[in-house]
Amino acid sequence: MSEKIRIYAVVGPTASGKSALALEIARRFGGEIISCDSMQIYRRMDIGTAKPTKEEQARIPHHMIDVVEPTESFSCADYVSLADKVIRDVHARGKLPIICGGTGLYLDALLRENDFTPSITDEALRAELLEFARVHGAEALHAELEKIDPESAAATHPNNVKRVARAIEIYRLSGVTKTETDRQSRLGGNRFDVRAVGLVYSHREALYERIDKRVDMMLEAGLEAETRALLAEGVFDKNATAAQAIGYKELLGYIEGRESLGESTERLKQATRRYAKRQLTWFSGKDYVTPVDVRSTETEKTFEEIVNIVSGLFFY
RNA sequence: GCCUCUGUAGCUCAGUUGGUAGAGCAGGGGACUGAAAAUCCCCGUGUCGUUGGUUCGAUUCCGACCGGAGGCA
Repeated sequence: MSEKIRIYAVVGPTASGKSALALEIARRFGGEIISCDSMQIYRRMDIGTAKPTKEEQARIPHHMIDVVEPTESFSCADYVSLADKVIRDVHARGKLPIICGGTGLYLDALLRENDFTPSITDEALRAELLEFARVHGAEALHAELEKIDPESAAATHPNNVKRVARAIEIYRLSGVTKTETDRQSRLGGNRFDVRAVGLVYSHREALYERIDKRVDMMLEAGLEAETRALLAEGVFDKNATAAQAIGYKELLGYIEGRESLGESTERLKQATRRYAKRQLTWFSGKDYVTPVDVRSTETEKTFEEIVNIVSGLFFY
């Protein structure tokens, strides 16, 4: 086993300025960007996911964007196997792999070296378990998990039906409990030698202002038309993962005449703010991430300052 | 100018037959191992508009004042 590949990562909440930062770092130091975003994966979802523009993608190579159709299913596991190949390729060509994105789970999974879990998912079984919960109640499903994996059951709230179902699914398909599966995967080290910075806004309001502004810009850029196009494709019919993307499902209320554009816009902004908060929580708990406070109550760092700080953290 | 209603959490409001108050929303905190932009859990102190009075005690009753809404002129 040779030495681990050094990779760099810029993470943070939505609208925090990750993309511009990663782009500049890549430009200065000869890098290529590997997106770590569960929604930019999908083609034709450009405006709503704040995908890098064609010009930006022309300046610096971007990867893990436009990988699948919005109606296709895509999982964290798919991301890891594809991104792993890309990173090795970028490295082999003498460029720096720079991860940029806000999907914490994907990044965690990518960085974890050993994943003993065989490929185990079963859509039909999932649907069956969810149906069971719907008919007999969340508590009943949780009781099932209690029987096979008490530790996992204790760690998962009964109302979190998705997680309870997933834990049962793992056991039914592999014969190994989720608790044991997770324990195994934790034994491994890191797949890469990562240096990561996490953009944070200790002055939360400033981030919220950026979010509001960006949503307005998305609407001006044609978010409604993009949503209508996805609707026409049938993305919202079969509960595709892509249909969960913030931006489109909120606008559906307006498009289908259930509420005004103003109401939809307000809900969209709110959903984005809440998402940003969840991202901040996720990354604040990761020891591999070095936080960089872009905007505290007292001071706001300029883009130049941030670039310099991050350059220092990455390449001293 | 007069009359009526009204002023309680960031917002909309409830409430206390006088013992300093609670819902929804907003917001905050957290969890997260192959659906994750998803899913789930926890969190309610605020000069009860200001100021006098009555009272052991006032956000609650009374007066004045200030702000808001409506009505009559």
